[in-house]
Amino acid sequence: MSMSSSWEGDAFDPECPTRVVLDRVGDKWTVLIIGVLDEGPKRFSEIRVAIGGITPKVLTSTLRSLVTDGLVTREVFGEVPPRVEYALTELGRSLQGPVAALRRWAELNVAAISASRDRQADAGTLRSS
Amino acid sequence: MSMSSSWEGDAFDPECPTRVVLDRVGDKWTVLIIGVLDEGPKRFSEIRVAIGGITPKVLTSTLRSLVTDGLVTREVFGEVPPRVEYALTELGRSLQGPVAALRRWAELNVAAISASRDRQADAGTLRSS
DNA sequence: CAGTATCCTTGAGGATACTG
DNA sequence: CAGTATCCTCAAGGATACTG
Repeated sequence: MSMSSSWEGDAFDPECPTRVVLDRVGDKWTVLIIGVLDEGPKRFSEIRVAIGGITPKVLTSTLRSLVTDGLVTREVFGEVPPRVEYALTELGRSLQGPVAALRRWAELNVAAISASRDRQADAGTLRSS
Repeated sequence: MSMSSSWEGDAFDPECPTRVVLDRVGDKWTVLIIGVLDEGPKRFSEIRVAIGGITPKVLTSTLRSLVTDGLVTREVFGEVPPRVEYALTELGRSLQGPVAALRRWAELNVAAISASRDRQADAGTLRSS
């Protein structure tokens, strides 16, 4: 079907699958994995150490989802020891911009947010005096 | 401390609070709420209907988090019936760009992703023949 | 190396009903 | 109108150990 790529979703429609896409993209690890793969194809372990704090089980399942969604490819090389490489598809690369912006924003504003949280915590504490 | 706003996080450091920020931003409703509030201050119910599919309890808690993080303000007007308005702070507005890009990406690519998922499902089915 | 296999906890989020 | 109050579930994700 040549028309399939022209359809657009509406994130504000509860029935629209765009919500699901947003959920996947916004999950705990996707942003990081996409970021790592932007450097080029990477092996399972490379991704693992680059990210840090992710267990193999979770990395596997997240990677699987990304492959299912067509954002990442998985290529197995028939070697010993085994070698598997993950790489961004074109669709995955197109997500790179938005996701990098988000990551960047988080890095730039983490201090302001932490400060705000601390302030709120203080306010809560002070209410008792 | 005048230096506090110049500190930058590193999303790839497991110890960095940037991870937490990313989690909050990437949660199921934040992207939508920020989007609605971009149009200007909104009342609780306005946000509710604009988004659709969110229960009052969840909206309340998400809004609270956004206020705590300094992304949104909550203003109560001493009226009857009660009136409460939520609005983006400057920090919240600065998140608008990245978040809109992400929402836009999701809307544009939801079709491609759905197609990829269906294809994978087919492949799984066909394996048994 | 690249995963699997288990077990388990936690809390996000939903359903529903009620209130100042 | 703008929330609270309860109850509930379900699955994401973590800890740990094992394998082709």
